[in-house]
Amino acid sequence: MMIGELARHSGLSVDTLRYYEKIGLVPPPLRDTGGRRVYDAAALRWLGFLERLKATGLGMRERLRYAELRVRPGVASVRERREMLEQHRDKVAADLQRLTDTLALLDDKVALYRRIESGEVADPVAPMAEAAIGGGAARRRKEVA
Amino acid sequence: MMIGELARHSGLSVDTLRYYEKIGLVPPPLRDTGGRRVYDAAALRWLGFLERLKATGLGMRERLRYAELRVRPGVASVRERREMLEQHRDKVAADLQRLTDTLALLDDKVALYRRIESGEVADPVAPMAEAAIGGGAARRRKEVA
DNA sequence: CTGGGAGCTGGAGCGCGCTCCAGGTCAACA
DNA sequence: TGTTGACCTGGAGCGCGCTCCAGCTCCCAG
Repeated sequence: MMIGELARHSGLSVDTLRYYEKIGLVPPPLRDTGGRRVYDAAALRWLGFLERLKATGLGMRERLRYAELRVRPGVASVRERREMLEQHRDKVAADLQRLTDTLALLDDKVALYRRIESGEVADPVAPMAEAAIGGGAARRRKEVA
Repeated sequence: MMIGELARHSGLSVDTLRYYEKIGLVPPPLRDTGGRRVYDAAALRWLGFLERLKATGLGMRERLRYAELRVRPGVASVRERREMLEQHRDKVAADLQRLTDTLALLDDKVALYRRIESGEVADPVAPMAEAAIGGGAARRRKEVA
């Protein structure tokens, strides 16, 4: 397939695809007689995997490193890729936990706002005099508006 | 507390804190007689919440909007905040699903690499002749290296 | 054989989210 | 009273990850 079709299928722009090639994130594809890029299904699969790595927070630097390893033969390359994936796996697992926690927090806050909207509790708009009273370091300084 | 202490507690840099204030993400704190910013515990809590919103993918634009609403009294503000949080909640829930899927994918890939490393299966280094044979659009074009 | 659409290259530009700097003030401590 | 270090402001700079552009070639339909 040509670059336009790959763009449609991958959801990336044509410019982005050429940019990815330039920086080495995707291998240079074959060219037809007119010098136009011709991609195969493997390219699309690779972009899909890259997208998942990116969406789960793997940085550009690491994605580049992984891409580089991917085109290098040898067990050393495989080992380093595995290690990267394991490390990333752990990060994803941690994110999963934080996401779960945040989900609960958001649900709590939404419930609170609902109670405020229904007039069940007061809107705690300003944080009361709390700020002006303060504790700790603030007490050691003269305060003014 | 002064800005340096807030920076240490929040994990943000002093510059970032001042930047956040400039763009309106955090409200301007009180100042002491020397013109130095004096923060209270509420500021730290707000930064913590902001951080969670950010870490779970809420964009700067939305965080700014939320920050703006937060200092506005009235039930309309509360309602909009609730709606934002509900919407974000749904996004987080979706991310949670994708993260779970990716975790499984990573585990699979790690397992595969382990088998390759142990010599149990061959290293599928180049995607074979697949690319050169091609299917679909590629066949309609003359091909060249 | 002509017109239009897709693709090509090299390079400039851009928005985000900080980050750094110069040049100064101020407060605490010795 | 002098030194030190945290803090102040305004503004420039920066790295990332694209995105856009000019000016060109090529292919295919009509």
